[in-house]
Amino acid sequence: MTGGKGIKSLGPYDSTHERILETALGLFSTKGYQGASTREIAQEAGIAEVTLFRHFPSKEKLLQEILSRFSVLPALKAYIPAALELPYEEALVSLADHLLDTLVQIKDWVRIMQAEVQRSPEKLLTVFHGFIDDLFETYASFFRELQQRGTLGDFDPEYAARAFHGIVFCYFSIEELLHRKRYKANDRGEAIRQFMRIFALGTVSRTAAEA
Amino acid sequence: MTGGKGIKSLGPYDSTHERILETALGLFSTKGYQGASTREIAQEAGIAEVTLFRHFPSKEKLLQEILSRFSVLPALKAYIPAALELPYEEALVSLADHLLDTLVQIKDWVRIMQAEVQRSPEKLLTVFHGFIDDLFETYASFFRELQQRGTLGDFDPEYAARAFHGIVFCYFSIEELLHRKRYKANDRGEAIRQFMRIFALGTVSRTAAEA
DNA sequence: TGCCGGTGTAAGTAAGCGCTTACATCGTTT
DNA sequence: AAACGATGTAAGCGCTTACTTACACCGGCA
Repeated sequence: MTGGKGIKSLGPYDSTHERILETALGLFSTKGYQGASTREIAQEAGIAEVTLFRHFPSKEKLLQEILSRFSVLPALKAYIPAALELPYEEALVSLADHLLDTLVQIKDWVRIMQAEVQRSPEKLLTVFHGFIDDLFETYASFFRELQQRGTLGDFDPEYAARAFHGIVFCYFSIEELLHRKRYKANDRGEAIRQFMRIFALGTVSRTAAEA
Repeated sequence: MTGGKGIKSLGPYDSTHERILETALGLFSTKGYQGASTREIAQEAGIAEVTLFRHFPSKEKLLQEILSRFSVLPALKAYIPAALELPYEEALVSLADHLLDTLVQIKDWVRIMQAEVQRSPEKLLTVFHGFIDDLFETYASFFRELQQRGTLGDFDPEYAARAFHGIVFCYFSIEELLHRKRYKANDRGEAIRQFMRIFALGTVSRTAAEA
């Protein structure tokens, strides 16, 4: 009566594998990579520690597998065409809303990246840089298209993308990562609207603004 | 020939104390709190490990002393009056420049805060929240004053402060913390100018913008 | 039926950790 | 000259860590 508990085997990526990954994601994000022990991960996942090492050759490989399995950017990219057809400020608000949703969704991933990127220079940095570059390029293409349509001024679309991202990301970081909720009011929609109003006024073409 | 090396005693905060603090600051920021051992800190500081524990009762207290000894905000605040007398966009650029200088100066401190804030909820979070709130309020007061002078539109100055900070901080974070230098060009001044141009256009009063 | 893959328990390894103790040394102060 | 305070060396304590080995079990499949 000491053996397995009847969990079905479903191939290499069965539920045990997944359970370990998800549990480790949560623990790494709250306690840090060094702060979460393999004993603790196994215990919280409801498995034996030795089982963890049968699925992952080392703790480090477990971390790497966790950090390389998120790909939320395609969904963000796919939304750009729809946003292009909205009125400009409305488009900005909905893009910011989508970005914020996505960031909240991958909150643990972001937290680990931010905390661990110093320690493990090559692997994590490459993944994170790829994510950021891709994100910036996505938003830059949005601004570039609107510039060609004459809606926007003649700023550099890549810097605009960075500014847009900076505003939204820092809001996310302070509210979600640093637990600084309700800084002014618990109204996320209001914050986004205020931010995007400033950003929209700063980027529309002068002639469009005067209309 | 095994004893002290002739370092002068200068009171409770002598050079040994400082050396430990500075070395630990650097190591905590690159390897994380858990990743940097007291042995390693002592070795890099050129002292015996036991000396470290004579200066600091525990590793945790060492971290706390490191994180509570920075106070760069007064300098940032003191610059606001001068900025108020500059043309608006020029003022924004110089404020952003000052903020960026300050962030670079306390880079290690910020890195530790970002990485460790999850693990040690109360102490660090309190210090960091105080820092951020104070920073936001400083910039909000700048916008509030210019609104009263009629230079700016009628946006909420606190959200504007957050947007301003977000743009600058994310630029700093990506360039300095994530080592993503030369994203487009190695010209920090150009980036700030582009950012502040957008921000200025987004916040000036309509009548002032049309002039 | 018998094997096999995945899991469990139990025990243990070598290394590193934060931190302590005991004692020697050296410069300064009294 | 003697005491003192800050530092050094050396050893080690108790504990945790990532990771391993050996063996038992159990369900599904040939």
